[in-house]
Amino acid sequence: MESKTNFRRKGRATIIDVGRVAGVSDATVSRALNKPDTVSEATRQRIDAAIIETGYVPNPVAKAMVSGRTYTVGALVPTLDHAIFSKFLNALEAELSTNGYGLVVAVTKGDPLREVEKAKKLLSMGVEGLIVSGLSHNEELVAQARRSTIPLVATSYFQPDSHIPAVGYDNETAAVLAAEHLIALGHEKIAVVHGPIRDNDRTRSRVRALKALPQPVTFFYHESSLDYAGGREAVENLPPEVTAILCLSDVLAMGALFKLQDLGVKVPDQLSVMGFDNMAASEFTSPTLTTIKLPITEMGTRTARAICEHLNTGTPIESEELQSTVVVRQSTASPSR
Amino acid sequence: MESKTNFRRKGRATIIDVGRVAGVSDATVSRALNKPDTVSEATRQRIDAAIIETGYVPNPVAKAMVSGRTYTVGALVPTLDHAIFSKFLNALEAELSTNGYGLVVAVTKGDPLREVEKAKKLLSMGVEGLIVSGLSHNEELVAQARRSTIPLVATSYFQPDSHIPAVGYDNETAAVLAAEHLIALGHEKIAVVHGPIRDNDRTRSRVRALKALPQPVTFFYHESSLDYAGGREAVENLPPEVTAILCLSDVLAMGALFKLQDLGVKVPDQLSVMGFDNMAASEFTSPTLTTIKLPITEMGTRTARAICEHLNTGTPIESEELQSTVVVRQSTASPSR
DNA sequence: CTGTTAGCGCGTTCAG
DNA sequence: CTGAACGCGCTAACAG
Repeated sequence: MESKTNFRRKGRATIIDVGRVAGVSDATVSRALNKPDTVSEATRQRIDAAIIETGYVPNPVAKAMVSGRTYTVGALVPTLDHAIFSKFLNALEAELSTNGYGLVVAVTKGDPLREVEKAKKLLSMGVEGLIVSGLSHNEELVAQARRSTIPLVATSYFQPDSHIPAVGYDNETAAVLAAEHLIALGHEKIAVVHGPIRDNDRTRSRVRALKALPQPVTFFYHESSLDYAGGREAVENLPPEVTAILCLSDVLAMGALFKLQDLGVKVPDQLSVMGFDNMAASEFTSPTLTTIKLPITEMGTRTARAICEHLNTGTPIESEELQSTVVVRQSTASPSR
Repeated sequence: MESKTNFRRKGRATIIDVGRVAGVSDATVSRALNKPDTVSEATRQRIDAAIIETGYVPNPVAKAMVSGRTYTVGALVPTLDHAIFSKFLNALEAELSTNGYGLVVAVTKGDPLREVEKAKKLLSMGVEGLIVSGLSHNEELVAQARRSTIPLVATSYFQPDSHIPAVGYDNETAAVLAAEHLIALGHEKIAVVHGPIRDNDRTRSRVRALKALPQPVTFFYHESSLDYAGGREAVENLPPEVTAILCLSDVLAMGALFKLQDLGVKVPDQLSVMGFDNMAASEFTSPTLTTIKLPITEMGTRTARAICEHLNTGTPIESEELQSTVVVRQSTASPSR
């Protein structure tokens, strides 16, 4: 090897080079770039010329070095390949962007260890803020963030007593909302289909809330994989006395719906199906899907706004509770018996 | 204001501080951190102690400054809120991550101006590589990248004569593949439903390929919005003589399928429906959806690998063509008439 | 094994 | 209006 200096960054021009060909000092070039009106028209033009001649392009790292700012925030999500997170990130990015911040994403695959690892990576990349999904009280992660003095905000999960600020909805309330809709319709035996409980605090608290509900109704819990196949499979194992299926995710609900169509079971005439999320598709299935609308987009926007404001002005980040609502569509009705 | 120095980065400890309390020089601290075995056991321990005492955490920007590396790459996508892009990014991130790189994403909303703007932003954040979706030959973007000497790679769209390296599939071939499947089944009047042509070179070339096909079959083109509603709407405006619908996106196909279910039209008995993408759901709808499987995940992996390799070793990035395949499922059959 | 000396590229005083 | 000098935090030489 020629030298340890990596092969990239071969002689990129610096302001010094520009200054040299323009016949001025680097300081003047810097000024011409940042406060053009403090430089004489003449030299400014020579500098402009020199810039294109040298092909100068500012070094962002050096800039960050002196300003102490990188204008990037990092987000940790379980996966990108799921509508709910990508929708969230989409809104997040939009708002960050309008505030001049960039978004770095890292995928945890729901693994706490990986989460810490990725968080470190993000911090070592210089993010000024960290967004995590759920209240994964991972000690080390929180410690890391605190030591780096960078703000940490949790999403998807609002809880008043959280020790880190959270922008999200109350999963328990949302679950109860869903159950109440079905109960109001007269259902008393309801199958509850949910994804893996482990490592998913959101699912966990939804189930917990349901279990805490007063007695008139009976829930039959079924855990399956969090995908369409899981929804289909749940239908195959349905307790016969059930008159409604509450899926704790639209993906599950759609999987269930599809399976029921295969079986020729009429929804909602013979069985009601309810989802959770309000994914784009749920408005268009046949029948259209009654579901819980989670404030995902708003969550992205609000999270970004809170972080940016904090970064810009020092305003502390405060937890915000966003509301979920029931969206009544065609897939639920009163039980027929 | 107290001082121009922003309120953040208040006295974060530096290696100098650590050195001071440990009674050594900053260089030694640096060594203890990076090449522990070149430092005596004793001082290393004092340094470790000093580190936790001072709460020192390394400044990534300074590190990047001297190494000249940021280990981040940027990706420009039209939106995050669409399965195909998030699936791509998911794979991309995974592979980048295993190679020690981070991913910065920026959303263009399909707007070329915004794309340039975002590209600039990414460059000004210090990304070492740029990934764009489609062969958006935006002059300025390409020029920007070239000047910054950072590699640019296009995805989703393979074309041998591209002037920037592309990792993707051939949209024309894929479209022909789809048509051939339907033709082989005996369809001669086929509705082609696609999203907006404008600003989407992928859709454009799919349509172009279809139009170039020899005559035995007749295509009826219908442009609609690229969402479930668009698919439903397309069905409402279906030419009566058509025996199959080829949707240039699974979202459209599912929208169409749902509408047909509403109308009580049997698929594939009365009408065949074919999609394009192979989204997760298409394997589970009722009937399951025949579609074109696009190599999205592989595209993410390969793109990441190519970029990392280039960044690490200087290997030039070469275009790669990935193959699409027909996935035959239940939604297509020979026409009944 | 450890300290000293140089920068990395840029912004920002402070003098001219 | 412009230049010289310094510092951001860290790593890489080179001495000792």
